[in-house]
Amino acid sequence: MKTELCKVDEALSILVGKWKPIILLHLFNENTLRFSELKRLMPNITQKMLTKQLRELEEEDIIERVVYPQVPPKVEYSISEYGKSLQPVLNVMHEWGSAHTQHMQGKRNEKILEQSQ
Amino acid sequence: MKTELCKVDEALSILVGKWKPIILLHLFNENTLRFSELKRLMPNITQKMLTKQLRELEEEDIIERVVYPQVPPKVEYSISEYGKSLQPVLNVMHEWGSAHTQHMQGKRNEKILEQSQ
DNA sequence: CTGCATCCTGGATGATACTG
DNA sequence: CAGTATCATCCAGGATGCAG
Repeated sequence: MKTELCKVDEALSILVGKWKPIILLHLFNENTLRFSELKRLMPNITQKMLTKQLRELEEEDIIERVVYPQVPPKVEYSISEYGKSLQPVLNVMHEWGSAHTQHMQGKRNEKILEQSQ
Repeated sequence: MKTELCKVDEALSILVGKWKPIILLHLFNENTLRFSELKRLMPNITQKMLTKQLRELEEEDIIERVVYPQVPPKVEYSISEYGKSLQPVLNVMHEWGSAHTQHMQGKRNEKILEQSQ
């Protein structure tokens, strides 16, 4: 991998955002979700942030947004065909993240053991 | 992957930082680099930021920091044994990032084509 | 050479109220 | 229901100067 061509940042820029990974996870799990359903699945997110993060993911072609012309409105979100290419990336990161949590827990335990001696 | 156990954020938290991916890339390429060498490889980073990002990576056990008790000081950084487990993660992200750049470029070209008709 | 302390700014996130 | 608008907050990152 050439230094000048490092594209890790490109992938990061898509995934970074306090709620993007969890939004993607829900959409991968459920295929299709309405705005209000996503909101319910993430009680702590504000409407503003949910809207914003969804817009950004849509902008990058990761998710699809379908508006049904109704009253009251109905909007459905789903992973785009292209967006599915992110699945393996998320999987690798998830697995490494899990391992890392355990690794660091091990480190902490070592420290406690040292101190108790 | 269970929603409650999503560890993508864990991986992200390690990699996020304006200079971390590029720092890691250099260290993977060169095995060992002094502080000043890293600085030279990244002309735009400030000393403060380089120090900070290195400290954070060290904190997470990704890199190793060796201080030689000399005057003037000499400090060498390298990827830790454990840190090498990040390589495949970075590779996957780099590859997806490259593909994404092309994908979005394709999208932009489509648009230009539409407009010229 | 390596690194810390201080001050500063923009952008990401949040709280809240309002709307078609 | 699915947003938008406004204001407030916080922190990563940058500029600069000092130090062992």
